[in-house]
Amino acid sequence: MAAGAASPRERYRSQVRAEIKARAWDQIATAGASGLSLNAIAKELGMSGPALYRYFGGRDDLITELVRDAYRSLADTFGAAADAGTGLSGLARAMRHWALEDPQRYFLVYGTPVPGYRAPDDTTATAREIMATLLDVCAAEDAAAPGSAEADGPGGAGTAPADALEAHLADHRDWAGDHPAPPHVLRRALAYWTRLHGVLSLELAGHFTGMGFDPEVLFTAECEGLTRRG
Amino acid sequence: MAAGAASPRERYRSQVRAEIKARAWDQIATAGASGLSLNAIAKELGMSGPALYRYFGGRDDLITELVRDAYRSLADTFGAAADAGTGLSGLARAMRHWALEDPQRYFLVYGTPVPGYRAPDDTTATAREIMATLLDVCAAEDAAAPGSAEADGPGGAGTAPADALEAHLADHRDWAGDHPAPPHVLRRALAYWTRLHGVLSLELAGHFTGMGFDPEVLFTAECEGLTRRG
DNA sequence: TGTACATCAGTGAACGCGCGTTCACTGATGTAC
DNA sequence: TGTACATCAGTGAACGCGCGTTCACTGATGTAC
Repeated sequence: MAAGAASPRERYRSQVRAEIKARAWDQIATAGASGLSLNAIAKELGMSGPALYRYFGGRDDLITELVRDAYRSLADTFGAAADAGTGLSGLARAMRHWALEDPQRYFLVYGTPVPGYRAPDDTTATAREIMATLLDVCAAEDAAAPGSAEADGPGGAGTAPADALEAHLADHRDWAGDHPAPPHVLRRALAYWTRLHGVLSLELAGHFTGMGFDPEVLFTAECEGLTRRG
Repeated sequence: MAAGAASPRERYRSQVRAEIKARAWDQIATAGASGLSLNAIAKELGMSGPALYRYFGGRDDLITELVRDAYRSLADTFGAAADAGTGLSGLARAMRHWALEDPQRYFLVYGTPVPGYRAPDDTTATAREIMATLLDVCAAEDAAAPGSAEADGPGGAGTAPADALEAHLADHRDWAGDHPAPPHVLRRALAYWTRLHGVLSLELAGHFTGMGFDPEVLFTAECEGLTRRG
């Protein structure tokens, strides 16, 4: 039970598992998630078909684990960016870099859902972790330079909802867990999140190619619009 | 050559073609685009496999035509909304309705691109038509209530770029065709476009389910943020 | 140190499946005289 | 109006393919005495 002391066999196992996953990612990058084939992976690894069943329950299990890893990797990237103290724009740059690094990994998480497939349950926890990080950074930035105090009533610290959305969010904050962020911070976090995905998903899907402008300029402008007064 | 005078055979042909496409859409809605099967469609239509080759060159041709139709349908929806004179928010509502009506149709156009597949060339023309409509409405709205004149220099009508993005767009406006919109209108159109997709794509992919709030409230708030001062 | 046994990675053959696509053919529908 | 011919929708059999997955088995690696 000595945790961490992996037997040689265990070492080997996890090594092969990693290699299988690496090949799976290659394949997803080449042919998309729907083109992932166990046999093809096995062939590329020099082993033959059924061997993979020693390492994964089957095709679905493998995909599920890739999805899990993708979520985890984004959460870690976000966490590191938050720790770096580069603020919201740091988060945005990290996310953009993460997405461009491997578009198909982005799409595996945020792309077209396969009607039958359901993501593993623990990914929702990771998704919430990501939102929590975003909320933290939003709250910190807001504390440093309190913004959006535009339409506040005489309520003081700006915790009163300023419009319909903020009012709605004040009443529906399940996703924020027990985060104490005031409505306008909730709002900013959500807006940041969706705008970021708006530019990224269109860019990665190639809908800006041939339009002439640089998506990155649009991306940073959209982000700045929410940091310096949104 | 008498245009419009379709022979009975031609009538029948286009009727069957339409039925095939309808079944194809059903199948896409159920199993996604990658799960579309010619044989399955034929079976559902009560005819057997190879018969479909009388109507389409093959699976790829069929998908291509579905993509074309999806683009066309969005362009028409946009055009109608613009003609209705309900402004930018009318466009947004139309788009949202179009997307919710058949999420898989939305994803066929804006979802995860299949690495190998390339959309038919004429869809780019339709895409430009959509952007043109958006630009028209943006320009009209701007003319009615000139906004975003925030950081304008003494240049008068607000045609000078106000920031890095507007400057960049002023120099890279291929996508706008010969539309005379000033930079800040180009900017607003693009931002509107990406924000709209940001909320929609996340919502349709199910990333808001379980978060507690109503995506529609977020959607309309994001849109309003760009009409009443952005 | 050496032997007996258990664990487990990997193989190869086989199963059934559904796919896209081709081909030669039948039979009905339309056209020309 | 009737006959001869062309057009064309749809069939059924067949092709080859790659897929996920199962099963019984071999052979190497580790463990226990």
